[in-house]
Amino acid sequence: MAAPRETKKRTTRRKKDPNAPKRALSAYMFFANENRDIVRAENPDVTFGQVGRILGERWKALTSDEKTPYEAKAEADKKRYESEKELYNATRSSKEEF
DNA sequence: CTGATGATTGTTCAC
DNA sequence: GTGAACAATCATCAG
Repeated sequence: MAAPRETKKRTTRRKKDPNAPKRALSAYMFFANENRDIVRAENPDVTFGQVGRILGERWKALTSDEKTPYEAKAEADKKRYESEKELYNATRSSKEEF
């Protein structure tokens, strides 16, 4: 046990880095992007209490194959973050902030 | 090298 | 504007 999935205290995290190279999105983020309108379309009655929950269930309901398209995006998104990281490395290494 | 950590990402819903 | 479940992430740092 090292990183207990504590589903709490999140959002608006504080930034400790100069240009904070915000990570990258997550497969779930991409998946949710597609599910948000799909799941909700099939469950127009359910609200976050249900949809949000069902969403996660469906997410896993899929298989690595179904997640593949989402993971693929997550992977690409990571590269996006890479760009930040790069500048982040430059700025943070720089004494002067330009 | 390895392990542990933290920070972040996006959705929906409501007040 | 925020938080909260839902999930992934995964880069970074440190000794």
